[in-house]
Amino acid sequence: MSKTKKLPEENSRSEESKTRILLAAADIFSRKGLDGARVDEIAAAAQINKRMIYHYYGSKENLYVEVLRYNYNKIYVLSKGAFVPGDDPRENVRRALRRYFYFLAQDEEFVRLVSWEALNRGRYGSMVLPQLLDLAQSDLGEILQDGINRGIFRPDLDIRQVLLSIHALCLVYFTRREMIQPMWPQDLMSEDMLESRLQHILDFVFNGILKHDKA
Amino acid sequence: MSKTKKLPEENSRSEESKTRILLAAADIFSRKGLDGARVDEIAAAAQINKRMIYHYYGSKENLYVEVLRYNYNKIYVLSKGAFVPGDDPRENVRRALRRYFYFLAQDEEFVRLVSWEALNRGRYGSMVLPQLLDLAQSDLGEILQDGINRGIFRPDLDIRQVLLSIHALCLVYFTRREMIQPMWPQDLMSEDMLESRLQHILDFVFNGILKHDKA
Amino acid sequence: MSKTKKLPEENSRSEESKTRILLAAADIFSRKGLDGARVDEIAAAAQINKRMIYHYYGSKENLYVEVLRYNYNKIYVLSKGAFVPGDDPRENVRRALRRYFYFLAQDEEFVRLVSWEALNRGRYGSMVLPQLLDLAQSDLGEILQDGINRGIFRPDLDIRQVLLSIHALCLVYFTRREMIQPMWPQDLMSEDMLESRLQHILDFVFNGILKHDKA
Amino acid sequence: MSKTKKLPEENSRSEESKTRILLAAADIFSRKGLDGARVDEIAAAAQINKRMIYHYYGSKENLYVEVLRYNYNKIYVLSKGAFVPGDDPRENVRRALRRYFYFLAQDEEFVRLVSWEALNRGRYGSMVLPQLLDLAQSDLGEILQDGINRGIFRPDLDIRQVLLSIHALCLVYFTRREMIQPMWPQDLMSEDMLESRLQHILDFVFNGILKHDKA
DNA sequence: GATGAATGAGATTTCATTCAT
DNA sequence: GATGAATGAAATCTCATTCAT
Repeated sequence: MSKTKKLPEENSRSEESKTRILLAAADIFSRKGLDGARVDEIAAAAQINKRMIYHYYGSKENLYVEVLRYNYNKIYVLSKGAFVPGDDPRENVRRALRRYFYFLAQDEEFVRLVSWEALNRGRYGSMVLPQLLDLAQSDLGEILQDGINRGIFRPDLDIRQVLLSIHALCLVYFTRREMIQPMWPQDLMSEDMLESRLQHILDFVFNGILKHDKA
Repeated sequence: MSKTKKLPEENSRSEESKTRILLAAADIFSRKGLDGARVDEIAAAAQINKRMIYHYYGSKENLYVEVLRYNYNKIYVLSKGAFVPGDDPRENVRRALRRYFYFLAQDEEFVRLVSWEALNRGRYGSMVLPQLLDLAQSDLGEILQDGINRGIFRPDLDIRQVLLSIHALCLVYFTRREMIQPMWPQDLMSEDMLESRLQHILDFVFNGILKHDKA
Repeated sequence: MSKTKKLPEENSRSEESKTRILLAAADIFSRKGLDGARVDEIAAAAQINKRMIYHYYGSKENLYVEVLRYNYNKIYVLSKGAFVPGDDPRENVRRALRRYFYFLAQDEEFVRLVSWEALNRGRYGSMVLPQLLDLAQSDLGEILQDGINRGIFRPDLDIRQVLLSIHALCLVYFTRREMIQPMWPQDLMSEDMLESRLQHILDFVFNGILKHDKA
Repeated sequence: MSKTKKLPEENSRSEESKTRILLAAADIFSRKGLDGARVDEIAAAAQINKRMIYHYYGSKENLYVEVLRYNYNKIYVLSKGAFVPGDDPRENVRRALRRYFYFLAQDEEFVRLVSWEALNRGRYGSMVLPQLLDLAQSDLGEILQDGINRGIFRPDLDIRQVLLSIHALCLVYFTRREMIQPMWPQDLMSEDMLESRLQHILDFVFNGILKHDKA
C-alpha cells in the first residue's frame, strides 16, 4: 500500500505531507502507544487536516504499522559493518555494543515503539517484519561465534541467550529510565552516565561479577 | 452506608464482588494496558454490573491504580528472606535470582503490568509507591555488598548497575517472549527452557562471556 | 443476533426502546433509503440516545437489515388463507388480489422498502430471506394452478409470468404515485380511486387469463 | 472566459471532458443512486480531475439533474413514430410495446435512474420535466384511442390505467431482475427469455383489452 | 482548461460514566 | 448492594467542496 520503502525523502508536496504525518505519528505513538494516541492529535502535530491521514494511510492502525516499518528500518542501517573479521573479538564486541547502546540512547522513539510492540505481542510489527530480532539481526552473532572459534570466548555459550542478554542490558537502561533515575543524582542521559552504563555493560558481559583470581 | 451491619468478618458478599472486579481488571489491564482495556470487558469478566466498578473504585483509572497496588505488593512477599547472612554469597545470589526468576515466570500479569507502567513513565504506579525497584527492594543489594566485603565479588562493582542488569536479564525473557520464541524449537515456558535460561543468567552474572584461564 | 423474530412486542423497558428504534428506523429508511438516512435522525425520531442504536443493533447497516426482516415478515401474515379450495378460482383470485392490493395501499413503508431493496439488487434483503417473492409466496400460485386444472383459466399460462405481472400491476400504482398523480384530479389514495384501480386490475387480469369460449 | 477562442465547432477538448463526466456519472448514479454515489468515484470513472465536475456542473446534485435530463431525452427519440394511422390497432400496439420493451432491455441505466427517481418522489426529475410519463408520452395513448374508436378495443377502457399497467408490465421485468432471476433457469436477459416475456405481455394485454366477439 | 492537495462539516461509532429502580 | 438502561462527549472516519498552481 505504501511506497515509502526506505526513507521517506522523495519530494513533491504530497510526499512532504505524507512524511510530516508519519513523523508526527511516530512521535505520538511512541509516547502514548496505539490506543493512547489520538488521530486529532497527530493531525494537529503534523499541521495537516485529519482527512489527509486517512487519504494517505487509510486508518489509524495502518498508520501505526507504517510507523513501525519506518522505525524498524533503522535497524538495518545500524546493523551491518560492526564486525571487522581480522580484529580482536573483544574489540568487535566493544564496537558493536557501543554502536547499539548509543543508537538506543539517541532514538527514544525507536526504543518505546519496540516496547509497545512487545506488550502488544508483536501484533502489528509482525505485519511489517516476520520477526524483529534487534541485535540478533546485527553482526553480533557472528562476532560471538568468531570469538568462540578463536578461543577468546567460552565455548559453552548459547549464542541466542547471550544475544538476548546483551539486548536486555542495553535496553533496560532506557526503558526503565523514569523508574531508575531516582537512584542516581546525575541525569541518566548525560554523557558521563551513559558512558558509565556502557562500561558497566562491557565489564559485566566480559567478566561477570566474580573476582577472577588468575593464579 | 446508613445501617449496614458491620460484622467483624467483613468478607461478606460485597468484599467478594470487590475482589472479583480487581482480579478481572488485573487480568485485562495486564493484557491490554490502561488505554486498551474496556470497562465493559472488565465488568463482563467479573460477572458483575458495570455500575459496581464505579461504586467500588470510582473510575477506570483508579481501578487501574488499585490493580497496580495489588500487584506491587507481591514484591514484598517475595523480597525478604533470600539473604542468609552466614551463607556463601554465591549461594545467596543463586537463591535470590532463582526466586525472582521463577516469580516472574509464574506471574505474567505482574510482568506485563510493570511493563505497561514503565511505558507510561510510572505515571500511575507512582501514585502507589514512590518508586518500585523490583529486585532492588529485595535483599539482593545486601547480598552483593556482603559478597564484595567478603572478597568474593569484585570490589569495583556499582551495585545499582548490577541490580539493574540482573533485573533486565530476568525480565527480558518474559517481556519479549513472543518475539524470541521463534529462536527456539521448545516452548520458552517449558521447565527445561526456563531452567536453561536461569542457568545462563547465573553463569553470565558470575562469569561473563570470557574464557578465564586459571593458571 | 436479534431475537425479534416475530413481532417486536415483548416488554420490559429495553424491548420497548429497541422497538422504538426499529419503528423509527423503518420509517426513515423507507423514506430515504439506507444511504439517505442519518443515524442521528433515527435516534431523534426514536427519542433515544444514538448510542442505544449501536447497543441494540450494532450498526446502521444491520439496523437496516432488521427493518427489512421486520417488514418482510408482514408478507407471511398476509399470504396464507386467501385460497379457499372449493371456491370458484375467479373468486379466489379476486380475494387474493384485493387483499394484496389493499395491503400495499395501507403500508407505504413496506412498498418503499421493497423498492429500495430492488434497486440495491437485494443486497441486504438477501441476508434476511433467501428470496422474497412477494406474491409468489402467497397462495396465488396455487389459485392459478387450481383455475387451470379446473378449465377456468387458459392452460398455456406460465404461472411465474402471471405472478410477476400481477405483482407489477398492483405495485406500480404505489411506487409511481407522485409521478402519476397529475394524471388524475382526485387523490390517488382516496377510496374511490383505489377501488377504481383495483377494478381495472381485476378486469385486466381476468380478461387476460380467462379462457374465452367462443360459442 | 476572457480570451478563449470561440470556434464555430465547439466540440473541443472541454466538451469532450464534460461529456465524459456525464456518462460516468450516469453509470454510477444509475447503479448507486444519488446518495450512494461518490463524487470521487465519478471523477475516477471519468478519468478526470474532480475539480472539473464542479467547474462544469457546479454540484453533485446538479450533475445528477443533468444526468436525468440526458436520460429523459431518450424517451423522445423512442416515442414518436410507432403509431401508423392506417394500420391495425393491434399491430400498432405490438410495435409500440416491442419498441418500449426492448428499449428498456437495452438501457438498464435508464430503467434504474427512473426508479431511483420514483423513490425520490420525483424530487430531482421534476426540475427537468414537469412530468415524465414514459410511455404516456409516446403514441401509445393515441393508438389505444384509435383502437377504441375503430371498435377493436373495449370502449370502457380508462386509457390512463391501461398505460400505467402496460408500463408496469414491461418495467417490472427489469427492475426486479435480481429478485426474480432465481425463478428461471435461463438468464433473464437472454434473447429467448426476453422474447418470451414480451410475448407474455402482449398476450396478457390483448386478451385483456380486446373486445371478444362470441360468435 | 486542468490538476493534485487540502479542508470543514458532518457522518458513524465508541466509551467512560450515571440514572432510575 | 445491585442492576439494566441510558447518556454526553469524544473518537474514528467520510465526503462534497475549494484552494493554489
